[in-house]
Amino acid sequence: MKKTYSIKEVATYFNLPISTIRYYDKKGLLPFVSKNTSGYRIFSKSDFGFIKTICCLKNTDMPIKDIKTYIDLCMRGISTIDQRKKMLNQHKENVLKKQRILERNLFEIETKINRYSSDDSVEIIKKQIDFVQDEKEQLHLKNPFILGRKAFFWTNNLKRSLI
Amino acid sequence: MKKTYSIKEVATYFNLPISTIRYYDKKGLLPFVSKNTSGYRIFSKSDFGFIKTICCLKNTDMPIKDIKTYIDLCMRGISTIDQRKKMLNQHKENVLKKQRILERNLFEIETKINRYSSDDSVEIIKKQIDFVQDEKEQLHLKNPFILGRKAFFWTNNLKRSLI
DNA sequence: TTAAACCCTAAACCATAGTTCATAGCAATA
DNA sequence: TATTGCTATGAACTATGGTTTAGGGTTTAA
Repeated sequence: MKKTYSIKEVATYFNLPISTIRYYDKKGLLPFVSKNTSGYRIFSKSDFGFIKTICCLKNTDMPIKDIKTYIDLCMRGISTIDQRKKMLNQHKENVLKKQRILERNLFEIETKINRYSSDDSVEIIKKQIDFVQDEKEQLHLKNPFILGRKAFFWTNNLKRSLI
Repeated sequence: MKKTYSIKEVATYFNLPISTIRYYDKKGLLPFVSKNTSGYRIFSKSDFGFIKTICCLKNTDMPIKDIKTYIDLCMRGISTIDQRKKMLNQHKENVLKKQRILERNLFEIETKINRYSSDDSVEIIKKQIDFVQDEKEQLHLKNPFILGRKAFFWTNNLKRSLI
């Protein structure tokens, strides 16, 4: 009835390497975990709740140090509710910011993918390359493309003859 | 008319430390940047386009190595369009996955915030603590809370007397 | 009771993404 | 032409988040 869990069971449950759990413990993230007389970690069911919270914060990129701070607040009982709330609200803002950054940049990536997928992707890219090469030439800067102008046109002609 | 830009101007434009730009160059992310006879990096306007792409990939957590791979593909011209598209599609999947993870976990965080914000947050947390303490006691494991049972009840009474 | 499977710690090691420092060369301006 | 402010490199250093290894104890099941 009164079941406890080994580090391996916890690792399996949370799909984490055992070494990571030991590392978290060393960093002070698991002050709630008991040890038996031989020094083995003994996890109880309620520890899973704490660890789930740790994973949640980790999944949203909270640094280990801040997670420790949060867990330490939790261990101090009801008197820290306000501080915990403040921490989570700040963290929520960080996550929202990250979401906006991902959203914006994902849109750019999709734009590129569409360009690469379009029927005239080759013509589009050729024009881009031409533009860069023209500019670099005017400024007397080296042509950054592996195939220089000549080779590029040669590829161009080859492509035509292949059609 | 034919304007070029110093590393400082680029750094300012992209809001990046100069050291980071040098670091990216060392890692091979900036093969398109020229140097003058004194070894100074000379950026052209079209370089800004490449760097914007680098920032876009960095903002979505693509590793430096992979960004280098992508940029190298770009420098090889139209023959690599398919590979580039594949890379970006894979990356897009990664970003979508990250978005889902953030979404899920943000929801959990908001749930916690709401709990901490509710009128009976103190009662809720007290019950949580009680549950953990009961379980730990039954399993003969140490009480992980800083204030033990007695101290907790004392706090409890104190709280009541304060009302 | 013994082998296989587990668990422990400490310390070294690794990858990633930069930053800082020492030293020195170039550029613009007064 | 001298000072100030840029620029360069290489090497060392930092921080983060782990993983690996060495050496050794514990548990379990046949």
